[in-house]
Amino acid sequence: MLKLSTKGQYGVRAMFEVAKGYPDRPVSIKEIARRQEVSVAYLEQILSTLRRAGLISSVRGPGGGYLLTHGPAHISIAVILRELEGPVSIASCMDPEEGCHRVEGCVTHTLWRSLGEKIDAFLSTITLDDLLKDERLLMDAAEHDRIVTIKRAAAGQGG
Amino acid sequence: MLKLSTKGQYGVRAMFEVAKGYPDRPVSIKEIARRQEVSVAYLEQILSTLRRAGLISSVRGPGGGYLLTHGPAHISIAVILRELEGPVSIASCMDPEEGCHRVEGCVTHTLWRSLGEKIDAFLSTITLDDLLKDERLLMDAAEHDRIVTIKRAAAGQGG
DNA sequence: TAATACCCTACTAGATTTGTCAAGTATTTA
DNA sequence: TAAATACTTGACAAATCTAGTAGGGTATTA
Repeated sequence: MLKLSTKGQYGVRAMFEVAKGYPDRPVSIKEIARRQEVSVAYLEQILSTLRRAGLISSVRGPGGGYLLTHGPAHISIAVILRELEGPVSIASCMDPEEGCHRVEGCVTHTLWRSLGEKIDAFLSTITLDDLLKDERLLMDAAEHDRIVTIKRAAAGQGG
Repeated sequence: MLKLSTKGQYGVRAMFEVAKGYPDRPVSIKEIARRQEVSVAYLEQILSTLRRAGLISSVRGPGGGYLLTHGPAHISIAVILRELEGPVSIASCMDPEEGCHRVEGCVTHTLWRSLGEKIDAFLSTITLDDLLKDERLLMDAAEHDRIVTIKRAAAGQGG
């Protein structure tokens, strides 16, 4: 339950690759596709959405690619997912576009809203910068052959 | 994003109605259907699943219906949803049945796992008893015409 | 002008969701 | 025992969503 679509998942991973080029090296779709094992055509759709949302900008022509418009520490996972999949809406009646015709008398309404807010709050605290740091940790740990420490670090990452 | 299917939503609402009959008044599908505005046929499927899972038991014949097998304070929303929709698995590769073929080197893996654990923890703290109390609060507030207070109460309900 | 790389729309196979329908079985009450 | 109530099960199907593919563009650089 509560699955994220591949669009959202790939989107985060793509943004992570773009973040690696921050602040000035454009990262091409081809490079992202190779590193993250996702098709170029599918990534085009995803990155196009993120560009229109203003999270990244594009540079055309040879040597071109995508650039973060803000520092990695200022782009949260919540923002990326919201652009690709819309706002968190556990029950469809919570979606601002639809609305709920039986809010009063509906005992689950506040429950879903609380859960949604919790999820949103958590994803808002994690940024691309955290993912970059995590990767450094991961590589570090692999070198020293003590993977275990990462898990502890990751577990403590949300408040 | 992160929608719950209607099966899960209706399931929780149905369990809430069954909880109202606790400990000894069987609640019929027809009654649940009327109160929660869900079709009888669809509810049959849902309740059948919950019965096989051992969350409720059934009484046949006239005056029959469904009964909670444990007290409302001991049945969490997490348990209900898990039976109807499977475990929380933000990314499909987190599903115990599938497994992830690129765990190492995948920066998002620990992120999705952390989120999943947070969601599970939250839903495990909310029980049917909380929903029953919430309804009493709701009715109380409606009487006194100060709906606003509920929202505050509900917002503070999770840790 | 050739090569690179982004840009955009349309389309579709397959899975999932959200139910309905029909034909049972079990239990109680008159 | 017959009738009524109510749970039980499995098949089926329309609608929607997902997860892409395909194929044409346009902009920039060397």
